[in-house]
Amino acid sequence: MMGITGETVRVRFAPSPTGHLHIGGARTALFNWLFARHSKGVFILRIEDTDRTRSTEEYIDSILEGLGWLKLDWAEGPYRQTDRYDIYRKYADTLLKEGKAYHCYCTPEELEERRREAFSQEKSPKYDGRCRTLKKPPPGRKAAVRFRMPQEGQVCVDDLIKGRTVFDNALLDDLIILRSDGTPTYNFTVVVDDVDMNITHVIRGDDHLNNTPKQIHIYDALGYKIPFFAHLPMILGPDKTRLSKRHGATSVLAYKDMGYLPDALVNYLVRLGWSHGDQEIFSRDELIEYFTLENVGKSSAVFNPEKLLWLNGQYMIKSTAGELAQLVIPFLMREKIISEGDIPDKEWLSRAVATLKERSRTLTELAHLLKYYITDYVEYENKAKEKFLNEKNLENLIESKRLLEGMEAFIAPEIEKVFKSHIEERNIKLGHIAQPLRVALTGRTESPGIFDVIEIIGREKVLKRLDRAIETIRGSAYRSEVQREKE
RNA sequence: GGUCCCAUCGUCUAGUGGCCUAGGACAUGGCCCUCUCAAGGCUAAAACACGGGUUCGAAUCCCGUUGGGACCGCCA
Repeated sequence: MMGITGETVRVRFAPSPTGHLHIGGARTALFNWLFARHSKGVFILRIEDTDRTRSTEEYIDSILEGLGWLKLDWAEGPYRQTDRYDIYRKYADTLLKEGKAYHCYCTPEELEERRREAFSQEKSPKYDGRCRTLKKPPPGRKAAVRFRMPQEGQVCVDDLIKGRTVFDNALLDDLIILRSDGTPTYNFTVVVDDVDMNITHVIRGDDHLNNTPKQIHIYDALGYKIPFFAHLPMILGPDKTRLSKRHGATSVLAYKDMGYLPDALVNYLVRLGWSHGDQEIFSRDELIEYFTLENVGKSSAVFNPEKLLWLNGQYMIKSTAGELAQLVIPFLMREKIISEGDIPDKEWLSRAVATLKERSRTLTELAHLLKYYITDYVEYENKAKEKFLNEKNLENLIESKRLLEGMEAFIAPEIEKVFKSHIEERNIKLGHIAQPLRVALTGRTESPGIFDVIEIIGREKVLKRLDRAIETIRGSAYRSEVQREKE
């Protein structure tokens, strides 16, 4: 399919590697990716690493890894702006030659001083243009190159999301396009690259909306057609300021480590600012099919970890036990529940996971629950032990053990049959038997259905755990006996 | 200080002048299911920031007010 102009849609995600891929960046990437996929266009990755002091290789790797984890693949790139200095210089030279840019000899210190001055007088900190008309360079200074902004008239930004916004040219700054060391700056490189890479739609955060009029003038000066712009609203923290590290985990890979599923994160992120009627859960294909910029909202959205957790739980339920069993292994190792040389049987693990996946909202939670199926030594939760592993339930547990010992097939339906007829005979409720048993086997008062638990833990371990529970009761009974005698 | 953006339940949102007594989802409370916990089902409470217009009719269009946010770098 073609874009509105009839050409193939080309969009880009252009992160600067000065940090990990964060939630906001990931959503920008996602919307670009979705837009490209929806319109059968091309998604390009470009690394904006012109800030040499803050950009690192580690961050580039981390961003790539984050995008890979979210399965946002790119058709071109990653391009690197630091590989493209020649191109920017060439364009800058042209502008200089045509008088559309000029040398500026003010030092960063001087500019900083003037800016502070302007702020303290509550005036606009705009560059005063003193080098605009300079006849000859002052001696002993290195020049930066500034873009000559038009000083009168207006520019319109026709934004696909925000609509039309009009800016007065008089308020626009003569921005620096080449630093005094000859390296290019952001507002210049974006335009040159977007032109050079034939970007048709610039989809980015609305923190760039104010940059757009300046960039439009650079397009004009370069003699190029301006692309479509779509400025996405910001993602906010609970205090309604732009989401940042102080709001907690913002790195995409941190969510991976916390046991979130990439599809769930993607689904959550897309619903921040975009909707399709009342639908909450979307497959990738549905997203691609339904996604349009018209349905992107104008207002910023507060990031809500609770809803993400819920969504992740939904994706856990939707995943197959086999998939989850595979995914949970690294978490089991990290939590020291298993070791590298002792990975549980895949089929067994899948059965165990099947009983737990609707009880865990993340892979981390799943790993923790899996612990009582795997471990050799169950830890009793204090309250659970007090309430159920006591003399009152001693006979009860001995009875359960007897029942289980006599069992031929150690599978849930058989176990259930035996226990059900047992409680019928005695005219007691299942809970009466199940709860002490549950604590004896898992150490806690909540778990999947008791018959499944018994089957999965398996005959040998079940009987051992029952023995230990019985011993525990007897032991503490003995202890309290001794205690009484002492008194 | 200047410029710009934004405004529906606590949060994400539906809503494109009459289908709105404002719908869905998360979170919260209650009930059902039930061996516990989940999951699931039902249910309750919860919002059109305010003020003016326009119109037969406004959450929806216009203006203003208020509130919030972003940007104003030889950062991106």
